[in-house]
Amino acid sequence: MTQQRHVTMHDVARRAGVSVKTVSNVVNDYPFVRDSTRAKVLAAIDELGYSLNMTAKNLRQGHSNIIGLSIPDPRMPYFAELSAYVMEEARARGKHVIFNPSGVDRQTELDVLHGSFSTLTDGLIFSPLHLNTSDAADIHVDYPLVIIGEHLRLDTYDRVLTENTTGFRNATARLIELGCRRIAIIGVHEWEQDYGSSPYRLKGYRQALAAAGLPNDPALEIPAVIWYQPDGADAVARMLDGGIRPDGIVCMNDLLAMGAMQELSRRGICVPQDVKVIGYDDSTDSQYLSPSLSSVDPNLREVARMSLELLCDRIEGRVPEEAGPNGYAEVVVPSRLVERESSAPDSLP
Amino acid sequence: MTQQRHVTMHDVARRAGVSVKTVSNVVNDYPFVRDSTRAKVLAAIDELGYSLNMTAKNLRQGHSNIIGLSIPDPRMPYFAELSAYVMEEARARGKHVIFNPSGVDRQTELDVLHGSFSTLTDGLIFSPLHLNTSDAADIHVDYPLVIIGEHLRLDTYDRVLTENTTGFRNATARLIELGCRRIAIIGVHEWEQDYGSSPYRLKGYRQALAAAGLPNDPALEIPAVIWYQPDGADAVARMLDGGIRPDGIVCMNDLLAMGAMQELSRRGICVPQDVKVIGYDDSTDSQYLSPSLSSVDPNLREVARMSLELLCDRIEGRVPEEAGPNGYAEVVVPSRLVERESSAPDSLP
DNA sequence: ACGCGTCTCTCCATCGTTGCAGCGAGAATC
DNA sequence: GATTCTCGCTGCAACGATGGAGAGACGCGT
Repeated sequence: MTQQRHVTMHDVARRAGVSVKTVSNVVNDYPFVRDSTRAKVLAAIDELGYSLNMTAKNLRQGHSNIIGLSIPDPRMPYFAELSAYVMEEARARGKHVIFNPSGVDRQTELDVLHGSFSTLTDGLIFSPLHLNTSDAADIHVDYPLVIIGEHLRLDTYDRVLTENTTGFRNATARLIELGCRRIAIIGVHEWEQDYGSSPYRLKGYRQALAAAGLPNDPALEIPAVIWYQPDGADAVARMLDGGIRPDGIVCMNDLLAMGAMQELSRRGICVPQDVKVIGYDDSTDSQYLSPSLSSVDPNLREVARMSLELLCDRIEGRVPEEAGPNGYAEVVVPSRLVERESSAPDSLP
Repeated sequence: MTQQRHVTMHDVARRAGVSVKTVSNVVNDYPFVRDSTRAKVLAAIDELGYSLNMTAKNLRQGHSNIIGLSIPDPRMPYFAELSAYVMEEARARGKHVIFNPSGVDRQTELDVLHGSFSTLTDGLIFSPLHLNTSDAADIHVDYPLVIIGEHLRLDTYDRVLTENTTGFRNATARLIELGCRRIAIIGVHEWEQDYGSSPYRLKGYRQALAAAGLPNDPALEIPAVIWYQPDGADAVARMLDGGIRPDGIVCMNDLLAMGAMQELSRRGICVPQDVKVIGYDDSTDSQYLSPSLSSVDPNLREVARMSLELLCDRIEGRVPEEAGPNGYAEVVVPSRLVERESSAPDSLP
């Protein structure tokens, strides 16, 4: 394996008998290049197998057309879908995406924000999990940044939020409408007060209960620290073992709901006859579970689109039209309840 | 929004009263810097909020510590998991990962390989879907490249394969052992002969039938062009509508299996009593389906680890120890059948 | 013939960093 | 006391590209 030195514009220029700048002009489609010259240059490029060194170009131009995307875990369907949409949208705008999973811990998230990683990109779309509003003092960022989610409610950056409270109010209200009277909620984070999506979803749940005049029973608010399938199964097990027997369950995400439904099924409890279940995320899986899972669709495609739009505005030096009086945007993307078998109405007896 | 010029080493140097090179030395932990000098520099860095410009560093050093990862679709659990592992492994080696979804079409995959994207990275881990061995002539790449999967069987690059044939032979053999006699396989690509994972999996299936002396019925080999859930549901529908009634089904991936099981359930066919089902990928979902899905675990963690190991060897100019006589490695990662409810043995009558 | 504008191309500086050569000062060696 | 060695630091060139200034050629109107 010989040490292969890279072909540069200089080599192409010499081969084609023109200046380096002319090669650059051809590569960048500068219009005032004679056709014959262009042809010579293109031929030389082809013969030498030249390709443009992006690193050099980025350094010279001061930007890279790369945007950073930092999410906790690409294995969670929510984030997998979000990143797929972000990449699609970025491609449409001619930008690359560089990924940085941050899910490990708080320090990793701070590193993503403040490390020299950011000098590689034009801006960052950031969906934090461990950092929260109380960390505001530690967060100083001098590049375009769009924050997704409720963890960091800083009004000095643009943010895109999903309709957590409304989404859960609607889901809970629908269960009530279907006749449920003891509705549990799984995924509560007791230590979070005004950040993270958990309290906002809990708030929607409580609002719906209150609106229907139902009592608010703390025993039905089931904690789950993280939101993977086993945590949902655990939560249901704890709940049932504690003698609590709800007739409806809203889960903070679909993975919790999957785990919950499995545990219910293991105990011979039928969904939706004995308990109706609604999840959150409307992940692709939800329609292929058995029973298929009703879920709140947060509209991630729109979340991705908005995030990119805000970010590109900042990168190009514009103030987004969505910006409020403080100069920063807070966009809330509407969600929508998708009803499937897990919350099907009882058939008439 | 004022135009914010970036703080450079030059600024730090002036502030600290040292040369630019000394700042560089401090930043790069060069040992021969007096403690007092180091302290001055660090203080200046802190005060000015300096951070190292990676683009410049990469240009100067000729490498970036970024590896490219190109997969068809991050929404498929297989690729979501693979990329999660690749990123984990990369982080452990101090490298960043830049993502490039290629799933759209053949041309996009060629662009990934030959576009100037590659000048941003030190090497590429590539899992093609549309390109295949017959495209060999169009593929000339002069940077470190590791190919995952069976589509591109080029012996001029390092490759990591999963144990497709063996995996499917074992899965099928297990169904036979459990008493199945008419076993369907879903996901056949009729146009693929010696590339893509489909024919290799089909081969394993046929081997198992042959070994058991069972006939090979082409009607049981059900095509599915792409491998998402609806395609699995479709395949089952077509099969049953065609009057074919198997007692076992092996699916080329878990998504197909999910769709298949849903369609079976819709038609009142019980898994595993009436039909036993086995998938491929052992995605996290599979254990939370109802019934939980037996699946072949391709060991993606090991696929990711090997890919990175091979790639890093090439980047650092070593020949991998796995390399064969032709100088390139072809590593096959063993898979393992994970049995769950969907292929549970019949209980005694 | 002359000035002027347009087209085509070249040259030089520059982006922010690091490799390399080298220079004093002091310590260690003979 | 002369020589080597190590330490701590500096300055310059270079990585590969692009922006901008401007030079020469050509065509056009007068």
